[in-house]
Amino acid sequence: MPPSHITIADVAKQAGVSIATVSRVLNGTAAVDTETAERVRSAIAALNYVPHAAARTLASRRTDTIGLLLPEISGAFFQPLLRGVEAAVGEAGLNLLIHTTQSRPENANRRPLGEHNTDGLLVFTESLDAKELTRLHSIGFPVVLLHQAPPNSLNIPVVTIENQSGAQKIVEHLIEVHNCRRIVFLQGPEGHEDSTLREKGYHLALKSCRIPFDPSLIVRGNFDRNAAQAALEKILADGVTFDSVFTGDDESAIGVLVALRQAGRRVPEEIAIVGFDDSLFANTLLPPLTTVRAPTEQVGKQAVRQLVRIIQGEEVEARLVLSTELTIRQSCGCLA
Amino acid sequence: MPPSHITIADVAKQAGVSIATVSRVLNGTAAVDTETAERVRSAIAALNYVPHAAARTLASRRTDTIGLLLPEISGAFFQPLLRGVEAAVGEAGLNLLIHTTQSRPENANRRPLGEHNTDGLLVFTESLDAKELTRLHSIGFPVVLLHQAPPNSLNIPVVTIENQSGAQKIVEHLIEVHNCRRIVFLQGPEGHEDSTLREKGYHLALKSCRIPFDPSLIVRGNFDRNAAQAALEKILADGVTFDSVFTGDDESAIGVLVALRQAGRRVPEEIAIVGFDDSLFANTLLPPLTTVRAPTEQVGKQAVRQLVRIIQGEEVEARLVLSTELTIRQSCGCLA
DNA sequence: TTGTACGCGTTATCAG
DNA sequence: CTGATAACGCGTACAA
Repeated sequence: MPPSHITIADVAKQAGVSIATVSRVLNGTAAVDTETAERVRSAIAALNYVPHAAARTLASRRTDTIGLLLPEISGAFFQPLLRGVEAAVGEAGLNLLIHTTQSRPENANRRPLGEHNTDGLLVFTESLDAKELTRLHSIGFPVVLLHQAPPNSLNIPVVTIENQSGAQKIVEHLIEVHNCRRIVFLQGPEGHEDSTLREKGYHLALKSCRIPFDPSLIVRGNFDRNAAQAALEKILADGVTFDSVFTGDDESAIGVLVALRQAGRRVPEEIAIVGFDDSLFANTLLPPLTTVRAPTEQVGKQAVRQLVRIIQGEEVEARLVLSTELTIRQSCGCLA
Repeated sequence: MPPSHITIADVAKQAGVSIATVSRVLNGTAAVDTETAERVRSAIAALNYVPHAAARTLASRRTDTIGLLLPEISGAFFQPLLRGVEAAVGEAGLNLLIHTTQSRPENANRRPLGEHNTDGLLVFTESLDAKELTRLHSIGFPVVLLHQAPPNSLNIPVVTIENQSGAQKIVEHLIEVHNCRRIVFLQGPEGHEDSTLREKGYHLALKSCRIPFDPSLIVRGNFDRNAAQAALEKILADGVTFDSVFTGDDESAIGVLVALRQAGRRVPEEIAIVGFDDSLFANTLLPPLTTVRAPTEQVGKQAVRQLVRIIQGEEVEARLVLSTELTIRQSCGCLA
């Protein structure tokens, strides 16, 4: 903020009142004579006065800002999440500070977001370690976790989605409707809760349909287009036979499609593919992707609302699980 | 920041020095005895001390934060932009405050981002009015414009891309390689500079190939999937004949594809389609989209770097124009 | 209804 | 090399 500027004192002088009065009309913290208030307002407008955020924070102990901690900012998955967060943040009149933790371990101890610059934090899976989370919890700092259960059974509210049942449903669809028997599952990043639960859903579906489990059908795609493509190329090269792929997320489905296309395998005639998330591009793929619709934008919105409540000292549910639903398109073999 | 915390004074006491010394080791602003410094560092670690951002800002007049003003945050276009911005911001050790201005006129005078809470601003097309831009410029506040020339010939640095020549090249490709003659152009939002320049490129291509211009081929798609679909449905219903569509951006191409598919027109056999941006999904469309590759991530990175230079008082180029290039896929009829 | 004066946590200046 | 101490701009008792 190089060229400093008009402060509350300038406004006060211009309006012929004290800074306390200006502060009052600014924040509505106490009654002010109507006419006086009007004078103050004109002065503010005339001087183009905007309160200095840092000074205000220092005095009031509020930042009016919430922080969002993400592993990365691009990737189709985060679009609706950001949209939801942004909408709810705006609606609450707050600011949004975003930070991504992608592979920048050298900054691990910089603590770019925390109690020193935000009123509360939204923390997406794996973007903050258990130690820091524990510290924040111990000082009573408002935090809401996204797609991730709290470590050490800490009592931190969570907003997530129905991963397991969603995954189970879509795998059962492959089995029951399309008669699939050998279903490849592409795991997400190691330790990723969404992936773990989706894998559990996969197992439950097999079990409920009495299909034997074959570990060679589980490969890691890391929820990444290229990694998924590589994983599929490997499994093809290894000669593993399969009739379908549950890609764990939608992004991976792109890589799988590419790999299969290059191998000359037709989708869905020879191999069925289903994903998870229903990202924006899912219905523009060739063929349109059958997937599980995740209410990601709602996750963002609800998480902000929960966080705002916590900041205001209210109690919130410990765990909000938004429901998912099967979205049938053509990549599974339906509507062909 | 509800539960107050350890301050620099606590650290000073613990280390047996004055707060001034702590500040010095924290910021490296002056020489400190090695051993003393070590004591201070241990105290900081032991107490888990993190400097209070607001206090620091108030005293130093720096926020170490830059603001990003966007029309909206979702939309595939903004993914690489955000990624680039985020990367450069992190690399500079700064924080990123994001605000979107989408249709929230009631907050128009809130000025969520400005000289009171950031060291500089990145302003994307149409997300700040000329008046405020002029004000910021007049007080010498660092601003870099994205994809938008400064209003009133203000001397504000710009980072943008080669819109016009990129558009011209792709339209000429349609004409020269695919023998297209009646090319629909989908305009972006009214007054959007990218759209205006791309339209200019369209005209130049027609002219250079001596194709007469037909105004009925220009329709508004607003760089939006649904609007584009509606626009195309209308032009089809109106009975306008055309052999190709330049969709102005990639997002619109999805709507165009849907509309044509529903109308039973085959792409690219009957109608060729080309876009602009080369968004992440462009090569996953059916058919893969021929488009103009825009270095959007680089725009974000370069913009941040320019802004940082300005903040540091250096001079920067008034206008950085990153080059675009034709990306041939199949939606134009190539590689069929 | 209004004004005075103190404190928020840090940086920076000035003595020592 | 180190320590007091005056800002920084605002909110908020407390007093009037």
